[in-house]
Amino acid sequence: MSGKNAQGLTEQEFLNSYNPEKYEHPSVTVDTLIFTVDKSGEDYHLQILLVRREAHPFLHKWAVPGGFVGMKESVEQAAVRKLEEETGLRDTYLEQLYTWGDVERDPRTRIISVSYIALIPRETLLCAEKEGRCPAVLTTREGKQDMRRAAWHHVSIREGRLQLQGGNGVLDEKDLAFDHGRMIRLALERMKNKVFYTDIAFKLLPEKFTFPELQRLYEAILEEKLHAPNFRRDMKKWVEQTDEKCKPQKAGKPAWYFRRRQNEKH
Amino acid sequence: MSGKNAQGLTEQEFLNSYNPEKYEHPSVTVDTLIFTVDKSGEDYHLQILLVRREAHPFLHKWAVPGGFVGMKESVEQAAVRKLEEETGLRDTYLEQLYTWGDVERDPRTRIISVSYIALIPRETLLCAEKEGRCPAVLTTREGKQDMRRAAWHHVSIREGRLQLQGGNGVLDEKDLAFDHGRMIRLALERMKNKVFYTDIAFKLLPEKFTFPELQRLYEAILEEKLHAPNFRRDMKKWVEQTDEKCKPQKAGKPAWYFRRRQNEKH
DNA sequence: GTAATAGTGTCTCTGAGACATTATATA
DNA sequence: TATATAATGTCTCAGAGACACTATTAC
Repeated sequence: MSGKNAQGLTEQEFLNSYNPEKYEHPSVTVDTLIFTVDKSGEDYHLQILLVRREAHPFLHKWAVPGGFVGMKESVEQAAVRKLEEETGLRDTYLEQLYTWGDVERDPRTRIISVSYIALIPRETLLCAEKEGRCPAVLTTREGKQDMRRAAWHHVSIREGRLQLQGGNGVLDEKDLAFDHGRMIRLALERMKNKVFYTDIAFKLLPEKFTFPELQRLYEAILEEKLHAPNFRRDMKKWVEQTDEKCKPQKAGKPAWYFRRRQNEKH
Repeated sequence: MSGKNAQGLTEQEFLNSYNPEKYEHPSVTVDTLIFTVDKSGEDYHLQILLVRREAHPFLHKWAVPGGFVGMKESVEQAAVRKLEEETGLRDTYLEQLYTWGDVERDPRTRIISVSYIALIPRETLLCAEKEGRCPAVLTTREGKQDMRRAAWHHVSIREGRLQLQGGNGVLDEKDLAFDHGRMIRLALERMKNKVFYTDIAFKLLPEKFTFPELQRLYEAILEEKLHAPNFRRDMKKWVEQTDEKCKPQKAGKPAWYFRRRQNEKH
């Protein structure tokens, strides 16, 4: 392709003459919805990492961690970078969610945001935290009000409304900055839809896991109870048994550890 | 919320001091994949509107119609605007597909593209064309090579490869500009996945349609044949019969017209 | 032993897939 | 009447959902 265009320029001449500064551009950010699973308690719960804003606009409201996309990084690389800044982790599962482009979504200036979902096993976060690589710590001192910048919040939909529960009590959509409430609701919706026909649930578990663990995770994502025998039957396509058992916490039969199947049967 | 932030500014003071021109920004475009359905011939075929590039880069290659997002329009509004420029139509079905953010995807400068899928019934396009509102005409003189800027192309996946067929013969992915081949493949994939659990197929049909029409459309989207009795049984949930019949083209029993059900049963 | 949790066997009923048949138009 | 296309009836089999049951640990 060394043809000339309508103005009689070659490709190189054209590239040199092209001036991207002629037009005013919007800013582009990434917002990364970082999820993990809380395994304390009888039932599991999804948790999302939120940061308290210490600047206008939406001063003191909570937001999904995000930042500007640099000129020399892809949008996805920017999401990976933000994720590492917040959690100290690379190589985690990351999926593009949606791009938010309303003119007035940020009162400062025109900002378009590409949102991503990140899924991290709790064990991975605890490990990073122990090594001091994770700024957003999981362990909270009971009773003491949580004044940290970044904090994990239980997230659920109660009677159609978004509900967030962190160290500072219960929040809802109006306590969130920008359009981040809609973002979180869309992410939860997406995960519910995808959990049965993709392997996203496994991105929240360590390599080895028991069937009860897996089922409770599905129940946390779907926000409904499942029938254990049918769940096992259906999941047998996706997982294979190892030769290890776990130690029961209280009493009861120890569960076998399973792992994700390599050669995707079915 | 009239608190002061870390620098002791109110929200209004902060907004005034905020200067978005400090950083260099990427450009943001929309690319709109405009689909319709070709009903000539025994089987139906999906068609996509492509434009021939008359400028560098990718001079003379084909591309999905797109353009810059203005500062005073939402990203979705920009997609609607581009769609109207190409087809003369508003109020058509539009769905965000994916945001493409690789640094090198455009050799000129950093451009992030938000892609959309638009679905338009052929009858709507023909109507707009008859009234002279549609720049991208559908009717082609047989035999004559097609030198128009915008042209419709049959689109399919043959042995895993994208294949496009327009007035100028057969194209494949390497005849397309930028990452538009990947875009089109993702769009076809998405439509195949969504056709059975959403109502996207109906966005390509007029208000009234026959069962054979509907089935051929599904077959065009899925690129596989379906079993007529089972297809009717399954679709009865979505459609309701009218009291009109169509006139058979050649011979045979006339088909009933159906319409989309209002109160979504199931 | 009892309590508690993990895991299995199997019955029923719905729904998908395939085939045979009936219905209604044109030529 | 022959032919072409539209539409239906129904058989079979696989899989989802529910239930009762067995298994293995701690105490």
